[in-house]
Amino acid sequence: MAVRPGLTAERLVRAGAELADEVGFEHVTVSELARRFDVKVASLYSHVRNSHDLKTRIALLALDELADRASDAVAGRAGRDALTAFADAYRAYAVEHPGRYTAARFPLDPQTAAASAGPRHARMSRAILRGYDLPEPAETHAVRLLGSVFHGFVSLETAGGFSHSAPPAAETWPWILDALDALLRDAPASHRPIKADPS
Amino acid sequence: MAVRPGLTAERLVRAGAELADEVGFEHVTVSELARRFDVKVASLYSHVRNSHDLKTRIALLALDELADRASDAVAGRAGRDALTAFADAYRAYAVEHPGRYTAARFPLDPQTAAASAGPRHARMSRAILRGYDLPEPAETHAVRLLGSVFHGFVSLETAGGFSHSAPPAAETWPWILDALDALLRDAPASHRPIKADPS
DNA sequence: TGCATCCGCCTAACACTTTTAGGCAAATGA
DNA sequence: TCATTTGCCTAAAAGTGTTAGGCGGATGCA
Repeated sequence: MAVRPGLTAERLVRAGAELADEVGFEHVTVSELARRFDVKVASLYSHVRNSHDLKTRIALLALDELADRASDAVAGRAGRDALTAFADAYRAYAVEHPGRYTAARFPLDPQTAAASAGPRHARMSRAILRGYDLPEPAETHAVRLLGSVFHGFVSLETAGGFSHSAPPAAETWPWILDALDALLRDAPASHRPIKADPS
Repeated sequence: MAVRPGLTAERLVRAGAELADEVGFEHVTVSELARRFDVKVASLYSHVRNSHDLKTRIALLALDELADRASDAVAGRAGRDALTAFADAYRAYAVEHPGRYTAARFPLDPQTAAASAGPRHARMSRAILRGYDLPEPAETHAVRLLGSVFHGFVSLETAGGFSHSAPPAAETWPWILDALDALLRDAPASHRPIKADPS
């Protein structure tokens, strides 16, 4: 009543991201956000089109932050160092910001995805892999392998998938990075294409 | 009015799984399920505790089906054949049943998880890896690597993450399996643990 | 066959989230 | 100072989740 909260799309999105980290992205709700700003729900609809729009914006924020972190981590490094730094940045972000990390996986429509930091992620992967000197299409395959391993590991870890057996996930992570590095160094030699010959 | 629908927890869960494949697991709703059975919403609550319970049961069904498929695929195979069959079964299930596959990732409380087919999956991974003769703890690391790669790839693929660039994901998949096989065969030799020495 | 019980689905009601339409008052700027 | 814009409001409707309690047909027993 006295002072207006001063809502803004940016402030809402930022608060939404924090909310996601606290309660999980799937529980981010327009109502809860309004509650946190001590404002009526309908007021948010002047700044955000709808719930889906809000989630999309949180996703874009997360993708941006993640790309920034990864970019900082990789700067000035190459080869195995770059790979490790990239991977660690990725995993650290997911551990520190599980809600945002989930948000980064929110399905975006093609145009939004193209305008997001998604392509930056892909370019960074490629830049790192350039140090391994893979011929196409192996480099593309490798980009996808890295994406799969990082995302797979991190999402299984944050879902608690590794927490009920020894050794701790923190020990598996460097082992995997080591293995990936070795794999990529030897990839050209070891790559024998699989024939899908039905007869 | 005339004939009772004959609701059952099992029938609800099975219909819920189909619904998940049609509209996505996140859009599976008690109301929609009631609509499909032409029954009032409250009626479902005699058979299922609540929405969370329903989703949990769908998750358990999916985990079971997936384990059955993987088990069938692996039967009678070993080494690289087993690895490929296992991985293909995994990916095929996700492609055919995207909603169920997502359901299989639904977070379960520890007791439910322990009673689920989750442990079966882990045992199958281990059984396959036995063919590669890895020393502990490498075998555990490798179990996690396989889980990460398979889950990561499949979830990125079904999210459309690979659909906007060439070559098609179907070509990357065998490349990755090939790489994993090579990696596991050489793993003992190439494994140089990473020192996390802070001083 | 008749009766009591139980089970399965129902109605009713409440709480919560999402979304739209329209209003009022504070901030802005000429 | 006043007109306009902006920002948050009230009101209301639709959808989902959940609980409480009721009714009638099916079932079991004498």
